[in-house]
Amino acid sequence: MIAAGIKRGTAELVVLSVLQNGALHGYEIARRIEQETKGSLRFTLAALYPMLYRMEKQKWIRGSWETSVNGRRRRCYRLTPSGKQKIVPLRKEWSALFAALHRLAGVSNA
Amino acid sequence: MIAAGIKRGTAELVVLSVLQNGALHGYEIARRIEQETKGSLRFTLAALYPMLYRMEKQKWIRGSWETSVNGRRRRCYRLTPSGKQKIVPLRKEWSALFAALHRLAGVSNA
DNA sequence: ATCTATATATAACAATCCTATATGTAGGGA
DNA sequence: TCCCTACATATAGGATTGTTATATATAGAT
Repeated sequence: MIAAGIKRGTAELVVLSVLQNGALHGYEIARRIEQETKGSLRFTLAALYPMLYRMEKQKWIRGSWETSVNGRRRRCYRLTPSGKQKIVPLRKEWSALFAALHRLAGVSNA
Repeated sequence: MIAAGIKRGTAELVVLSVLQNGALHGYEIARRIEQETKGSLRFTLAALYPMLYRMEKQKWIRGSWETSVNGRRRRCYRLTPSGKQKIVPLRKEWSALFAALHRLAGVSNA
C-alpha cells in the first residue's frame, strides 16, 4: 500500500480516469482503483465521498441517484464534457512531476 | 510550475536526493531544485525550513552552522547514513505510485 | 540611499488525506 | 434467530504539508 503522504493529491486524477470507462458509484470507484492497481493504490470512502461532492460542484462529474437490482440506492457519477477536458492538463501536470522526480531522484515507472 | 496540490509530499524525497551530491544549506537547496527541474518544481523556503527541521529530528540529515566567504551564517545539511538508506524505499514507493498512475491514468515521464 | 540577493525563522491559513463513527439493507452460516 | 460480512452513503475530528505574509539581518550594486 502506497502511504497517504505519497499518494496525496492523486485521487482527483484517478477518479476522473476510472470514470472514463463509464458511470460508477462511489463504493465501486474505490474498488476499481484498488483492483486496477493490484491493491497498491487505495482510498478510504471517507476521502472519496467529499471528493466526489467537490468534483460535482465544479461540474466535472454529474451524479444521479439510481436503484440497483438488489434495491440499494446508489449515487452514480458520470463525466461531464468539462470533466473529460480536465483530464488532459491534469495528466500533463502529473507527467511533468514524474519527469522532475525521474531527473532529480531516479523515480521510474518500471 | 507544478501546482501545490500535485507536488505535495515530494519535498522529502527531493531534498534527500539533492543532498546526495554533497552538503547544502536551505536557501541553496531551494535553488537547486528549481534549477535542476528547469523551474517546473519549486518550493517556498517557508516550506523547506520546517521540513529540514523535521528531517534533522528524524536523523536523516545533520545540520551544522557555517560561515561563507561573505560572512553569512548558514546552516549546512548533509545526509546521515540513515538518510541515505531512507532514499531507497522512498524512491521505490514513488515509483510504485507512478506505475499505478501510468496504468490508471496514462501518466508518463515522456 | 535604496534596492536586490542572500539567509533564516515563524504565524496563520488551506487542502486533502486518515480514523472513527453513524445509519441502513441484503445474504450466509452457526 | 442472531451475528457477521458485504454493500452503500455520510460526517466529525485530526494529521500532514503545502501556501502567503511577515520579520530580521547582511552584502553588493545602482
